[in-house]
Amino acid sequence: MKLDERHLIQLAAVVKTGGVTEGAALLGLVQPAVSRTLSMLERRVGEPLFVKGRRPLQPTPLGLSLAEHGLAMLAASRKASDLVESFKVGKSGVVRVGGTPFFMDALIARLCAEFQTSHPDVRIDQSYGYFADLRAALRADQIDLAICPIDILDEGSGLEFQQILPGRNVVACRVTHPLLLKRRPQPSHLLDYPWIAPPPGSPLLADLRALLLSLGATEIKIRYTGGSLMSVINYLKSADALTVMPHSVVFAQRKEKTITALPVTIPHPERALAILKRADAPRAPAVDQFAEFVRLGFQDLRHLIKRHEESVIWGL
Amino acid sequence: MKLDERHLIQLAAVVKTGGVTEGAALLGLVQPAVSRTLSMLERRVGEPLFVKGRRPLQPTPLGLSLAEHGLAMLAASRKASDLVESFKVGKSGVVRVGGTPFFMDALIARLCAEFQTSHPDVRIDQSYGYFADLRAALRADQIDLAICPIDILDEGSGLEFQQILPGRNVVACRVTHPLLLKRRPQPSHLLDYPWIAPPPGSPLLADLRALLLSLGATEIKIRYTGGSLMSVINYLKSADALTVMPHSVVFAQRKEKTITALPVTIPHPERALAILKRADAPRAPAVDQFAEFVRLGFQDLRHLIKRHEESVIWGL
DNA sequence: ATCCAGTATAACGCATCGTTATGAAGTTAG
DNA sequence: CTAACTTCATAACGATGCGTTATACTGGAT
Repeated sequence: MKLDERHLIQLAAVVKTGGVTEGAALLGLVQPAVSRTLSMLERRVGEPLFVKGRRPLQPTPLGLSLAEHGLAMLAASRKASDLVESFKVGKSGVVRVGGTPFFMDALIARLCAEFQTSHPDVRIDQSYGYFADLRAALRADQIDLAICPIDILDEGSGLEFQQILPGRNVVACRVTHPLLLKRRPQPSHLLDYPWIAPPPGSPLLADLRALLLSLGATEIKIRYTGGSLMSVINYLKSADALTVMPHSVVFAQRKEKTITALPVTIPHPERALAILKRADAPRAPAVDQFAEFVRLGFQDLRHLIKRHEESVIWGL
Repeated sequence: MKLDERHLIQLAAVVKTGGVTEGAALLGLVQPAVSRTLSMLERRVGEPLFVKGRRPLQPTPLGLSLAEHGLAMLAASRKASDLVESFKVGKSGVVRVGGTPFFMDALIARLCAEFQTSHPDVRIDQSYGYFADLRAALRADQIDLAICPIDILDEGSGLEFQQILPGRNVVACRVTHPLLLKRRPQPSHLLDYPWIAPPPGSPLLADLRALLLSLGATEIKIRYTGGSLMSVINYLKSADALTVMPHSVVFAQRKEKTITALPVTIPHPERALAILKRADAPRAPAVDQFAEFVRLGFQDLRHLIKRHEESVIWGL
């Protein structure tokens, strides 16, 4: 006995409202259509669904039971419609965002939480990676957005990107670090302290290498490595170690007053922190809304970060 | 955004099975039909439901969410179909059965339980009444079956009835009643004991009146009334009282060895215990199955009851 | 590079849907 | 008890969309 789902929904509407006319109105239909549907349904089922010659309409037990199932379908249909609506305006869906570990931990996680106060039904899947991985993941449609530093020269092939911050890296240390006491620290002093190596594969590590080698270090003295941002900060808090970090990460920690940056410039290619998307692929509206939210969030922070950089690094 | 429920079900089938062809097969359809449905759905929703250029087919988050709702509908549809099937063979539904109180309590309740060992999804709504009420209830479609004694002469108008037992009433008492010790009890002795009046409106009460008046009692000595069968039996157990009961009820209690019947014949019109149905109205299959179950149950009991009657009342 | 399985597209017949118009039945009020 | 009203059932019609077969296409495997 195969039953048309639409018929059951109409039955449910009629039983729920207690009348063919009202039931039809509930579904945006007209009475004769529903009336005919009920006749058909009754004929196909072969059993009466309503007791005849009674007004108001009274369903038989079978009619009532079938109507319950119809109601389940009606509810599911309504939910599906609502889902589509909210998806199309970016109020539901999934945002898969990948990015460089320190930056995600320090800045993006917080933004995710803020985003979801206005978009509670959007799920965010975060993952970590560096530019090459992220680009590949974007191309393979494993993530919707990447947030990472890119060399200004790189023109993404088929990738669209929006700059959100300058991508400057700095030398980070705890606020009580002895080097901060010197009026004019010599770059060579940097070699007197232990170093934390940023994650392998990161631009941070490359910059660290370049920096130390430029100072004449024949060999890099690494005392700690492998930890994510929280580990690195906790390590820094308890030792006079140094490491390389995006300036924005140091900025994000300013309120804690535990770490800061040395007034030292690391020579590295000009970079920008950017949001990368695939240019061609269609994106879920929630993805665009999230990207825009992030962009605006950093727009607000931009001058603060700029000021912080000037005061800390350049000592202005 | 109004979505066709059938489309969502097809989407669910495709996502569930992981392929258009298999999904179509699951629904008893053909691949191009489902393929077209998906295209339409995608166009109407305005968002991709599957990631393009991937095999095996991989749904987008939106597609997956919609498919879940479709799955709910598919499940409801399946359940509805099953419900109709089981209803049509009498394996589900509701049986509303009314009957005379003592007979229902003593014999029918047990049969209801037995019936449901083979028909667990059939609900039984029991109610009490006497012939006139029951007939009215049948006509008003408030009950599906009535089980009660009817005068053999009464030809039900528009009612179909099947006799299941002879409807003889007897004088009941406890097994230790003194009258049982007399070899040949005089009818007048009946007036020496207190009586329990059966429920008002019952044939039992009418028979009691007729019996006592025929014995010359100017006034009937009632000491207890108003109780249902369980009360009456418990009263009888504790006193040398007498009352009128259907013989079949006494029979049903034989195993308890607490009450029995006096070898006294009550003069009353010939009656039969019968199952009454409306002849015209369509009945749920479960109703017919239950009626048949009751009929067969009493067919098995008939000769036992007959033997019991002969031995107890006639002392054969 | 070729084959194969699975998917999209096309064209057609038909069931059924939704519509308006109208008749029938049940309910309520006087 | 009749009259008026409401509600449901039926009829006819145009149109949408379904399911079907046939066929072209695309991604993945050998």
